[in-house]
Amino acid sequence: MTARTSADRGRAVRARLLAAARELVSEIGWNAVSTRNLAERAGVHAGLVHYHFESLPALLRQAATEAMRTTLDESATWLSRADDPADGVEALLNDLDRYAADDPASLLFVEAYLAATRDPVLRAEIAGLMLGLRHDLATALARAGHPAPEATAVVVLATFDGFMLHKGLDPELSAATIAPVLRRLAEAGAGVGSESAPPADVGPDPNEPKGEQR
Amino acid sequence: MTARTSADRGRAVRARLLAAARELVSEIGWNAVSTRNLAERAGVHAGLVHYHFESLPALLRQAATEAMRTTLDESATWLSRADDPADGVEALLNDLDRYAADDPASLLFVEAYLAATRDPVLRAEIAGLMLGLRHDLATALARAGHPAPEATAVVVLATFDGFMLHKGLDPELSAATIAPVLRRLAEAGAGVGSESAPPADVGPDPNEPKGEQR
DNA sequence: AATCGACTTGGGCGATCGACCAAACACTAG
DNA sequence: CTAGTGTTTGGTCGATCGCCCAAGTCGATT
Repeated sequence: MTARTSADRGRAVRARLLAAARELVSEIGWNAVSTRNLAERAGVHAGLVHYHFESLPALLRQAATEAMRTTLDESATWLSRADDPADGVEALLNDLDRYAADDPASLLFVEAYLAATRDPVLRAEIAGLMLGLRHDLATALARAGHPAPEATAVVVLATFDGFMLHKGLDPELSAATIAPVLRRLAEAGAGVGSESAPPADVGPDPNEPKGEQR
Repeated sequence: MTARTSADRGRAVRARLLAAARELVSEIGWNAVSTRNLAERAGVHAGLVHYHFESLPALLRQAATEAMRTTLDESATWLSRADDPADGVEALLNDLDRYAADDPASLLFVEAYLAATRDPVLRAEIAGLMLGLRHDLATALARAGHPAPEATAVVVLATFDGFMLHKGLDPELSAATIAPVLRRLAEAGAGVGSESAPPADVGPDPNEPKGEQR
């Protein structure tokens, strides 16, 4: 139907397995994904998992980093286009609403963060992406004259993942609930107290230096 | 040494198992805790797990809810004593520093929230405790004249758990980084935009009504 | 038609899992 | 000393796990 050569069919299988991994991680948790229920979800023979991927953890790592990379690419694009102070946060709020809406993927990032805590390989990949996004957000805030861009970026991103977590406990939560508060945080207006964080200094991007984009 | 009667020894075993569960959930994850590695950590025979507890999930549920209940009791006490507007958040920041400090337990709540998403029984228990804390915080903020107590409480609590999550990826994060931003959020001063949330209305406590305290 | 490489299949390996059980143990009350 | 209660032990059950492999299928190349 869609595939003609064997290589094409192999590519399709890999894509189906990665998609099934994204779904299952959100639904039943990172550690509950097994070769067999993963293959069943993908509509594929269980033996194919270890033919196309080095191991089950390697498959999950690839699924998580790919999903995160595509999501963050969109966010980064929006962030770079944001001129208005709060536009950066607004762009991310857009993301939040999109992910909170379709439950199937809403917990993928939280699961990935937790798994990364215990898997050094995954952690290196995930942490790089996360710090890159944080840097982009902090830069956007600094460009808008925000007095504490780094600390605010940390809080905004932490709020996003925490929100996903709490939404599992309280389904009535919606992005609209927290949006006004986050918007206020992003406003360049009021200071944040001079105890910490010099006015505006974001530091070098931990990722950009390398020519690895796409 | 410590135990004399068999009932005393049984109580001690239960306590050791629950303590071991708290440790292991943080270290290796909720789903990775097994009867055998749990018993080994507790220094106890594996068969005792199913003698003292109905099942492994039941043990983990009890460990998580007990840990959460004791923590939230302290927070609630501090919150009720807070007169100053930002004192409530200050009290919670105290908690945050305490938990971020000793890594062994820092991920327990995050793991419990995630597990609660997929376990209706655990979810009922955990969600009740979480909503209770949120209500206490919102009440404290409203008492201080905060314009958007509920939304702010949601954001502050989400930030806490998100912070724990991100700290696993970026160990340089400390509570001091986000404290100024959260303090600013808790200030009664600036409005939050009138788009949502009527000035100050917190609603009934979802827990207190029942005479179940302690 | 013969060959080749990529992919797929079904089966099986040892290990670990949650749960259960009968027997042994420890201690108290009568 | 006996009976009774609560705890502990060692072992076992069926199920599932990640991973591996020999044989088979299928389209592309020659």
